[in-house]
Amino acid sequence: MPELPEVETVMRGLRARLEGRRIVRAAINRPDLRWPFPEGLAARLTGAEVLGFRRRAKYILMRLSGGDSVLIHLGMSGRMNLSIGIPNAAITHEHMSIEVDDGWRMGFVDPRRFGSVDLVKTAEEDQHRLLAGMGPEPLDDAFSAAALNAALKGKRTPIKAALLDQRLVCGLGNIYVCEALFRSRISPVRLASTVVGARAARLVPAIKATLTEAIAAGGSSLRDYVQPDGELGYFQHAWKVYGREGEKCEVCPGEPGCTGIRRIVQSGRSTFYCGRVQR
DNA sequence: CAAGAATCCTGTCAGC
DNA sequence: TGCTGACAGGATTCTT
Repeated sequence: MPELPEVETVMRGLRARLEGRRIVRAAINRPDLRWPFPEGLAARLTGAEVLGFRRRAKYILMRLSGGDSVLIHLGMSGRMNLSIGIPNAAITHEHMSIEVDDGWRMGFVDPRRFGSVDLVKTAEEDQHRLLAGMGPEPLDDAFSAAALNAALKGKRTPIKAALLDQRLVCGLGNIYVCEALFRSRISPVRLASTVVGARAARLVPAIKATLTEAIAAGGSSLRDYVQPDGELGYFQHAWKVYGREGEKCEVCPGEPGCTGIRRIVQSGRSTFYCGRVQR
C-alpha cells in the first residue's frame, strides 16, 4: 500500500489536475469500502469547487467549496486514476469517481476495499476521529530525536512495531520502517525503549531521508500502484533490504560473518534486515 | 493500559 | 493448465 511518500505523490498529482476545477459529476458505485460511504456524498461533491488538497499521515484531504473536506485513505490496494474519456464500466473495482469541468475524471480504485472515504468540516479536519490521535508528521521539525526518545520511553515492544504505531509517528509503513532501520543500522528486534542516544540520533534523520528520497523519486510502488498523472508505467523503487531475503546488503560483501538479509515475522508482518549491520 | 492476534477483502504468485 | 495455499503496502477491533 501507499505509505507516506506514495500518498504525498498521489495528493500532488490530484492537486495539479483538479485544484480550482468544479465537479460536474460524481458517482458512488457501492455502499461501502472499509466503512459505509458518508450519507449524501455524491450530492455534496456535485457542483462543488475543488479548493485544495493536503496530506496528513496517509490520508488525503480534498477541500471543497461549501465548507466540507473529503477524507480519503487508500488502504492496501487503493489508487487514484486520472483520465479523460474512459467510461466507468471499463474499470473494475472503481468504487467512486468524480468528473470536473474540463473533462478530467478521478477514479478511486481499490480491489481489497481496505480504503475509506469520509466527509469532515474543513475547519475540523484534524479533529476527525481518524486523525485526532495521529502522531507527528515525520518530516516536520517537531519530529526530533528528543521527541522520539520521549515517545519510545518505556515501550516494551520491538522498535519495528513501535515505528508502525501511527500514534507515535505517522506515515511510516512496513517498507519504509524496514528501510529506515537499515539506514540507521538499528536492529528491528531491539526493544524500543533502548533506542536512545546515538541510535535515536541516527534514526530520526534516517527516517526523514528515506521518506524525502522516496517522495523525490515520485513515490514508489509495488505491483498495482499507478501514478496519479495517469501514466501507465509505474515506478519501482530500489529497496535496500525490503524483499531482498538471502541477498547481501550493500555494506556486507566481503565482510566476515555476514549471513545475508534475513526475513522474519514480527506481529504478523514481514521484516527484512541485516543481522550483521543492524544492532 | 499495553501488546499481540484476528480481521476485513481480492489478487498474485509459487509450487505441485 | 488448474488448483491450493501463502502472502501482500493498513489499521481497527478484539483478546490476553
